[in-house]
Amino acid sequence: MATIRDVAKKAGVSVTTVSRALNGYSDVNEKTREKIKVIAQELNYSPSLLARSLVMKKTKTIGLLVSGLRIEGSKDNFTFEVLCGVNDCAGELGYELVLISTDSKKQQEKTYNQLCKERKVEGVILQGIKTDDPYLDEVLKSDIPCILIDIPIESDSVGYVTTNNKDGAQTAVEHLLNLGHKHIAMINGHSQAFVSRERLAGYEAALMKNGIPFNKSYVVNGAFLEDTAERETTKLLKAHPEISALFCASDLMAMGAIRAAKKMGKTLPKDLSVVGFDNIILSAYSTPSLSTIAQDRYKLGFEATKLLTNLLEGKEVEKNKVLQTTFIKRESSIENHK
Amino acid sequence: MATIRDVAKKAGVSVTTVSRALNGYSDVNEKTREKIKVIAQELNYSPSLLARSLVMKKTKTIGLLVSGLRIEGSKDNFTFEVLCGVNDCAGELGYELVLISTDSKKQQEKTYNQLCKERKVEGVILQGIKTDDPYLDEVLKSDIPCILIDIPIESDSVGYVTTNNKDGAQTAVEHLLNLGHKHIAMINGHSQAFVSRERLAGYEAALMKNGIPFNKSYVVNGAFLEDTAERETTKLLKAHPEISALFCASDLMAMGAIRAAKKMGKTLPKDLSVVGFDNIILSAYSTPSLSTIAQDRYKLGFEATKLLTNLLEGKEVEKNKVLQTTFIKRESSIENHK
DNA sequence: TTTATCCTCCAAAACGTTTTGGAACTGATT
DNA sequence: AATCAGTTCCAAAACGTTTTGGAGGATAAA
Repeated sequence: MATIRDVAKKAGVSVTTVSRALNGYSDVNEKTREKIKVIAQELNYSPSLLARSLVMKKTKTIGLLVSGLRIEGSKDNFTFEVLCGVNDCAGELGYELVLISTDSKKQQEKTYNQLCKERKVEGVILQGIKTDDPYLDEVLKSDIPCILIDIPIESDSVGYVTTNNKDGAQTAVEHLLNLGHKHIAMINGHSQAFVSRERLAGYEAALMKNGIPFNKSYVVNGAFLEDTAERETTKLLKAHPEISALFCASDLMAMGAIRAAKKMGKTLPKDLSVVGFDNIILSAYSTPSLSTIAQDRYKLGFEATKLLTNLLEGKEVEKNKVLQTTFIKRESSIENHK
Repeated sequence: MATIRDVAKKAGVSVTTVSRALNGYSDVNEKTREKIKVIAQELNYSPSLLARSLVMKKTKTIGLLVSGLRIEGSKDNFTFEVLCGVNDCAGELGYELVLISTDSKKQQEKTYNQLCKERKVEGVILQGIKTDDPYLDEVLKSDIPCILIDIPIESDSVGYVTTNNKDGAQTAVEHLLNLGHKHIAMINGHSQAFVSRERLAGYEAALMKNGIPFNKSYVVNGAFLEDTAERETTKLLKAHPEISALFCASDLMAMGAIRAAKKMGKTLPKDLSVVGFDNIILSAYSTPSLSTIAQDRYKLGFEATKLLTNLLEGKEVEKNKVLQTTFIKRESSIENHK
């Protein structure tokens, strides 16, 4: 592996000159510069980013820290699509991307700070972390710039990107109300997620706006899991046969809910309308296809990266961004027939 | 950020001693070691991997180089699941993972060697590259250890991981034959993928074994794309109404094929049996659910990482691994009724 | 007493860059 | 002739580690 010294020797100049020539400084004669460039090419020289980073104290590297990177994520593709967005934006801006994944076991070994400093990342995008995760405190205390995905907390070095979950949920529920549904239940996610609270707020707001009292027993916790949602839906529908429509805080839970209803002998969407949240791939292919609130996961990652690099480069701009959702009407929601 | 020097000063010892104490060398008194450890903790010291890598000439970093990391990949999740496997294995073995994605534009700017050397990766796992990609030549010429996914080429510094595609395809087609189908067509992927050739070979082998002549016009190119597969299937079924079963070289293409058949007014699986390849998430949820040959993408990534680290650590072991497939029977394949 | 052996520790070199603060020269201006 | 300005170059320091080769002292063996 050719070093800058090899180039310098062969070109008959000093190391300094090679460095300055290759980095486009003006205090080197154009002839010399050309000669150096040619020789660098010949020797197949490319500077060691390690050495450069060491002296410049800049690595131009950001980390995507995901808590619980597991294959189960294939089902909703949240992480993957965020990753694509981060990767594209980082690429455009000339940043490297390292993937850092943690789980509770790893967290006991290394603190957030250690993890980041060791891996020499300048900033971090955090995804998939629950609100009661001890890492969250560390992040807020740390001075490493960080963008949180779906956790609206802001500080000097911390910003966030999220979706307008309340609006989205409200749209979904109002859609069902407009179809004439009076008894609309909600399968929510677990409470360690901000989005659950927001989506619940949207559900409540839609009911309130339409003069329908909020019924606590109409909201169950599906933990963002398909199976849990299926179980909870079964219980729910048995306890409250009057329910004619379901708003699910995620499409995946909607899949579970649909399965539960089918197993109870219901015909969908005639006996039960369902609206989900996310617009995952499955939603378009399932039977009935699922009406849902689409959120742009790719953009979530892309915008997070933009914000992070702004932070890193000391630009004085907003440290948060809230994306809008889109309602997608499919087969699973129709007029109330009860 | 505390450096080793700060620790040394505070502990009243030399930098050398701190280094050796923290790295578990035996030539340091246990008392001193403890004291140093305590002080390191107090100062929140963690060694700079940059500096360490520079002097040790080891970065303990591997790269996952994916060609065409795009959000469309959500549909089959190939890349994501491979990534999960790579990430888990790398984590276990103490390697860092950096994600490198290229496209034709980037490839013109940087050679493979530059890309890898700059990013200081010791080895690379290559996924999603076509057999006619110019990068492939570079990889083979380069001396950077590399594991190819789904391209069976081996050299001193190159190994591969793949699935037994021929076997899998043969199983699929034999399944259809056993169901009494005589006219079985194949929607294959593009020819710039080794897996296409292998799966075609499996298709031919199954026919041959059962004394059925190979009919060239029964094999069309769906390019691994849902839409292309749909178009090609429409043409195919119109030209050959006798066809009663389809073997698709990917589940995604099977989705396209099924859509084509439905649009032509066929009832599935009664009028047409379909078997896919991959076992993507969608297959279990579509109507009819798709019989398919499952391949373990997670394991593909995991094993690739194992092989790569073996290569890096100079272990004398096999440089390739071929995984077996599993047949999954679902609703889309039934007895021939024609 | 001398020699050998351990046990602890350390100074200095090395890794491959960038940056700082001038040096050496040329040509133009006083 | 002396000064100045501009151009082109360079030696050395710095970044934060690990490793090498040995120093110094204590203890044991001869």
